[in-house]
This record gives sequence, C-alpha cells and structure tokens, in this order.
Amino acid sequence: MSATTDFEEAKDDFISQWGALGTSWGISRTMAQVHALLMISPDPLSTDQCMEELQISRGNAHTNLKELVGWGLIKIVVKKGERKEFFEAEKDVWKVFTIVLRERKRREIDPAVELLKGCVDRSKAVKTAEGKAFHEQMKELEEFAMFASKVGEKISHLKYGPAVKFADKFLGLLPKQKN
Amino acid sequence: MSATTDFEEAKDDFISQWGALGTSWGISRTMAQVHALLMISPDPLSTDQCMEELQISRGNAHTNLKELVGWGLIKIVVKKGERKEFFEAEKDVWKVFTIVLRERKRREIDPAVELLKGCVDRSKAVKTAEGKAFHEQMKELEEFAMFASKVGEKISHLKYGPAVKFADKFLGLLPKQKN
DNA sequence: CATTATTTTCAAAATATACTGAAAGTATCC
DNA sequence: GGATACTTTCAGTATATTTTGAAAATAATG
Repeated sequence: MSATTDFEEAKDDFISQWGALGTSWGISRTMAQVHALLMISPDPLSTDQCMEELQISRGNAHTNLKELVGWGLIKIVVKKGERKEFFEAEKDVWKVFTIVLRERKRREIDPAVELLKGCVDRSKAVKTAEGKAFHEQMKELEEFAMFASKVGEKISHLKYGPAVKFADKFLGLLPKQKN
Repeated sequence: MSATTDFEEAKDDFISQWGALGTSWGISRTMAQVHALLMISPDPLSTDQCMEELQISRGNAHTNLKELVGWGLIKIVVKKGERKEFFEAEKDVWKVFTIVLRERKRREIDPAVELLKGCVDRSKAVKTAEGKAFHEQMKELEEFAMFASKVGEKISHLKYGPAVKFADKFLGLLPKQKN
C-alpha cells in the first residue's frame, strides 16, 4: 500500500467527513466540504473546479462559495489574464476559529440575550410567587448569556499566542507549547 | 396594560423563541421548547401537560422528554399516589451550560479529532510538496481540535464561581460580580 | 455593439428531518 | 387475571432544508 494512495484517501476522507461534521456545526454539508477542499488545495480553485471535485451543481457551488466569502473564510482571487474568479481559503487555524466563533456568537448567543432581556423586563412588576420565580430565572439566564457573549467577544479578538497562554495558565493544559 | 398580561406574554415568548433558538444550537425546536416550558414551570409536569401547553402530539412529547432525560437536562419525578411520570428541569444555569457543553464537545469536537488524527497519520510518509503541506495543515488542525477538546472538558467540570473568576481575571470582564 | 465568458438567480425536485396518531407494550390496581 | 392507566414504538405524513439546472443578468472582448 503506497503512501500516495493513503494520502489520496486521507484527502477524500477529510473533505467528506469535514462536510458531515459541518452539519453538527450549524453549517451546511456542502459549505463545509467546499471549505475543506479549499483548505487543502495548494492553489486557489475556480467554481468549475469545485463543481468537478465535489460533483455538485453550479448553483450549489456558487451559493456556498459566496456564503463562505460572506463569512470571511475564503476570499476571491483574480488571476492575471484569467476572466473567472478563483477562491482561496484562510488556512490559519486560529483565524478560522475566531471567524466561526464570532459568527456563532452572533447567531446563537446575541438573539438569546435580546429575548431574555425582554422577558426580564416584562416580568419586573409581577407580584405572584410564580411571577417572581420566572423573573429570577430570566435574570439568571440573561446574566449568563451576557457573560458568555462577552467571553466570546474577547476571545475572538485575542491572538493565538495569548489565547493559548491564557488557557494554559488557568487550566493547566499543554505540557509544552509554542507561545 | 397589566403586569400579568405582560408576564403571560413573556412566558409564551420565552417558550416559542427559545425553541427557535434551539435550532441554531443543534437541538430540535420541540426539544428546546419542552425544556423551556419545564425551566419556567414551578412544578414538574406530566407528558399530557406538555402536550397541552405546547400543542404537540403524544409521540413527540414523549420522544423529546426522554431525549432531555438522556441529556440530563430534566429528570423524572414520581409523585406519591400518582401513577404517571412527571418531569422537572434542572434550573441552575451553570449546570445546564456544562451539560450542553459536554454534549456538544462529544458530538462536534471529538469526532473531528478522530478524523484529523487519521489524516495526519496517513500523510506522514508522503514526499511531495503538496503532501507535506496537507500533512502540516492536518497537524495544525488536529492540535487545535485537541486543545479545544481539553478546554471544553476542563470548563465543563469547573464550578460557576471559579469559572467566572477565571474569565474575569484574564479577560477583564465584569465590573462587579459575585464569586 | 454583437459575441462570448462568467456569474447570479430561482422555481422545481430531491433529500433530510421532525411530527402525528394509533396500535402495541408494560405496569399497576382491584 | 382482567381492567385500567400509562408508556413506547413506528409507519406514514408533513415540514424544512438543500440541490439542481436552466434561464436571466452582467461583464469582458474584439
């Protein structure tokens, strides 16, 4: 069994399974696959190359490429003398992480904060025991969600080095680690 | 506009919107709604009460209640003299958070670590430039995913006080905060 | 400005996911 | 052990999401 075969297999595996994982990350399968493909491609790829590699339609490829551009996970590259657009992925793992973190905070946490604030507000004046309990519960949730939002915000703006140091110091992980 | 009306409105809002949010959390809408309902219910509720409140079928209520029990987010309560089961939610916000964190780590991070380990392995021996680049990329991803997994693990076993202190100290959040 | 290359859109089709309701399965009661 | 109360299962249905493919829009070329 040759190293090259293993390698080809690993590439295919990475693309297809990264796609499957995408689903549980709140990202569509194809979007994750396109991202995976570009992450391991030495050169920027065109829409047609993505279609070819992943066996997907033009519309699908197009939509997901543009969505990834919207997230900031890939960018458009124009090659001299070429008319079509090529796409290149951000490969720095920490950058990818912070981008995804920000997006998830925006979609998963911030709306919850809004909802909870409204609930806290509208239960301020209630006098019944049930009402007070509800108010308290909402307050605790809101406080926590707000806290999580701030933590997410801060972390997403940290550089990799400080972030690792930070986690390391407090959590006592990582035997040896570049800073 | 009475306080009671506001309160009723807030309750309904909380349940329905918490459900909608659930979707972006990788939890089904109904499961999140049932959880919301139980979180704000002063007393444990039966399957029939959940069906009634949320206007859902018995099968649906049953499945989601049992799923929530599986997660550890709610528990079964048996009332004296009553034959049916009642369900009661964990209301401590930090506990809810750690439960969800552990589950998401298990479903979102750990499988990625496995995948990446396999890819690192199968690209060890490749000699081409492309192969080496792939190997490096996989190694960086794997290292990061492993790191994230450990952080998740640690945090999920922290108590609320230490967790806040920790975040506060390093991130400089929270003007004043109970410990 | 006509031709060709490329991107964008979107209605219809395919697929994946969630829900219903009724029937089958268990446990409890008398 | 039969009747009753409750729980569980699951095939069929409904809903939501994703994908296709072809047509429309836009941009570049000569």
